[in-house]
Amino acid sequence: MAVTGPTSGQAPPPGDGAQGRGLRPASILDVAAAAGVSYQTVSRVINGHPNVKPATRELVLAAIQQLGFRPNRAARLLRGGLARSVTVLTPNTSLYGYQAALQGIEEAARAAGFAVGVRVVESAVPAEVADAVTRAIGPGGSLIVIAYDQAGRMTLDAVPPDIPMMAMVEAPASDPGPERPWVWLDDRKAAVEATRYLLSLGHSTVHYLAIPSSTHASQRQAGWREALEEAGAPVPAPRQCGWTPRSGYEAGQALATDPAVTAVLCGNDDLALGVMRAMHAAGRAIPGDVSVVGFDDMPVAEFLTPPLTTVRLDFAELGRVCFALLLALMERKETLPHVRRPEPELIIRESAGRHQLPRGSGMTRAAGT
Amino acid sequence: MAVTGPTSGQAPPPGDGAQGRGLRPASILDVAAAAGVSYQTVSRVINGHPNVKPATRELVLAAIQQLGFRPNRAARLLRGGLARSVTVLTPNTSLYGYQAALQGIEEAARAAGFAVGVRVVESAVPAEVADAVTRAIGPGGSLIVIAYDQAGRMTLDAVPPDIPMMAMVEAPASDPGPERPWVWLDDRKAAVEATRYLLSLGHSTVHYLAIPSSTHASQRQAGWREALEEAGAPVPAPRQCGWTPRSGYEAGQALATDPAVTAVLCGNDDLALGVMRAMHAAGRAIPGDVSVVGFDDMPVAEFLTPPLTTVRLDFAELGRVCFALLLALMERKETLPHVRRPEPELIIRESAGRHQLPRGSGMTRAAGT
DNA sequence: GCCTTTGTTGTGAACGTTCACAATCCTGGC
DNA sequence: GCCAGGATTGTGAACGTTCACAACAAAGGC
Repeated sequence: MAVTGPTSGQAPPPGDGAQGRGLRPASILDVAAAAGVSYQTVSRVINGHPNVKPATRELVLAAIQQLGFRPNRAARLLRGGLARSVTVLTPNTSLYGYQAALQGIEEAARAAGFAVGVRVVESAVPAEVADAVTRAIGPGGSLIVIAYDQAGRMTLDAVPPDIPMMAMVEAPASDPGPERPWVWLDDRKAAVEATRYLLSLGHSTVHYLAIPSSTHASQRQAGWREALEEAGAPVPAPRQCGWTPRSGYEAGQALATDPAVTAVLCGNDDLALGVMRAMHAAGRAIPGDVSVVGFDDMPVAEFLTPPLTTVRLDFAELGRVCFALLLALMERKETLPHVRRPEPELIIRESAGRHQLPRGSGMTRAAGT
Repeated sequence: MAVTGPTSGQAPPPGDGAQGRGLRPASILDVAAAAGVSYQTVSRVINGHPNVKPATRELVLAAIQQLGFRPNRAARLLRGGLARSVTVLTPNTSLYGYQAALQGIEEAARAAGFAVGVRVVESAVPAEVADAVTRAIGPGGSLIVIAYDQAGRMTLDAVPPDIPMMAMVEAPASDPGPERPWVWLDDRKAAVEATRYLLSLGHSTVHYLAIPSSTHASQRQAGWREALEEAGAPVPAPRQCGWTPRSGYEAGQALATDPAVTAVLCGNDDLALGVMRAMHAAGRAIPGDVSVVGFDDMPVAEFLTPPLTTVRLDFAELGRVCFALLLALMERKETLPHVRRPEPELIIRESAGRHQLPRGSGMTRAAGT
């Protein structure tokens, strides 16, 4: 009995003055009746079709206003139009990189009049991933997959080929041709820059803390190794961590016991934060005893103590670029616009400094700043 | 000419074996033809209707599998069903509170089989807000408005009364009856606790840095004032800040010049972070010279130097609760389930300590930890 | 063996919109 | 004054699904 049912019965009395509230929302037909024109004319007005007499248009507009008419999206979609919507499939919404990417996508999508959906894909079980993808696909909709880790990569593979899709990945798989619906940051270059910088400060080598990766040899790790080898520096075993400050803290506790460790490159800023905390707690000064560099440049990095030297990775911009490409993909086929992908940028602050004791040992106090 | 048009022509040849790929996605009719039953039987199978002979069901299921059939959501919606989708209207996706709320909502929604949309409402211009709301409303869909600031409050008011909606607000407007579709955290209590704690440490008063608020007298500010007055402590003028660490840094620079400032309560952790940085830069030790307390307990708070004392505000849980209420609202009318709202919790770490010099002045060095 | 009941399947209509095409109304040239 | 041609408006059909109801088959009571 409740207040549900606008099911049975005829359409509301046409031409009948005001509200029409409570029951079924006004349709194109109600507007047509109210304005004394045909439904097709109403359709033309709401779609901005040119061939409508101004006077008629006014009439229809007034009726729309009066009835509070909003076009029914489902009906439009059913007829076959583009949905003007994207769903973002991501493993996470709170970690900085994912979150910034989502923000960029949302901005660009909103500017283009697109609705954006979010769906977190937690599992890496193939059946569950497939189910998540299926549910995320709406009629006429499109997808952006954030595929920085294994689950993401699996998600990517589960998307049917006829769905318009873009993906943010760690690196292109094989051919980096412009046709691939992928977008990525130059992680390798970022890592090379950071490592070279630390080396230039006099550190004999640089230790690396890895975040989870979609591939076995991540680009950041590869860049780090490359820079080390190019300088003829020893390559310590990288240490696999998670994403969180806590994970960095734990790794930092271990690293702090080894006096040979004077420079640590961390897979992201959260890790770096944890490492700095652990070092501080262990009585190792930063940057006096140990230099720490991160990736991302998240907003808090600048205000840490000490301010974090890091490689800025503009995920928000990458998200915007990604959406722009998706849009192009949906509108024309074949030819994609040339968009500039954001370049990583080393931001030098205070968490990395000159190596104090070239080779000796013993206690040392921070100099410098 | 391009690769677009599955428009003209008849339906694909029924009973025709395999794929049917490339063109129009398979419909209920295609499945029916393939399985040799009527479309209605197919409908019954995909909706789990009981009265279908098991053998028939198998037949249909096989055909669905083979054709890769996915029910068209638009068509279902058009017929009048619930959309099982929520759109979150939020002023922001990157600030911790909003982001955590979104995360909680997404989790709960996904568990309930709901799709979730996000739309940022940037403007506070009435017309633009109304437009944003209109666009966010899909057929059969529902809304969650995050209304902690002025724009959010305005958004809330722009939602038509017939749309199922929930809102996360700073505090209930007038009557806190259980019927309001609102959900909130006990900000006042949180602020009282934090302020009392600082006072208990021997500080003669507590300075307050305000984040933007939806009301003129925010709950956090009210709680702070209340605790101060209850203790007979002087009430310094609160300082209006933004949301970001930078904003906190700037406020901190000003505060650092005043030796009378020994305790600062910050509207959120980002502000606290900035204040700590500014104090440190100005040579004021934390917690030796100045105690700092924040709100939120964002993930990095524990790993700052020093670790931040703060009041944990569980926005993720609040998001889950909010969604649960929305769901109840959509399913039955009238009676809402009794859900427990998360309580604020003071997390004592190291950024606040005993006041060192009861009243005197001069230089001081940090004691304690 | 007939009639009622229950289970299973099929047919028609409707949801709100847009596309294709047909119909009507002007406007102006001859 | 008649007709070509453009502008404007209207009609029919279709998109894929579900609801209401009808039809048919199977099963059980007498």
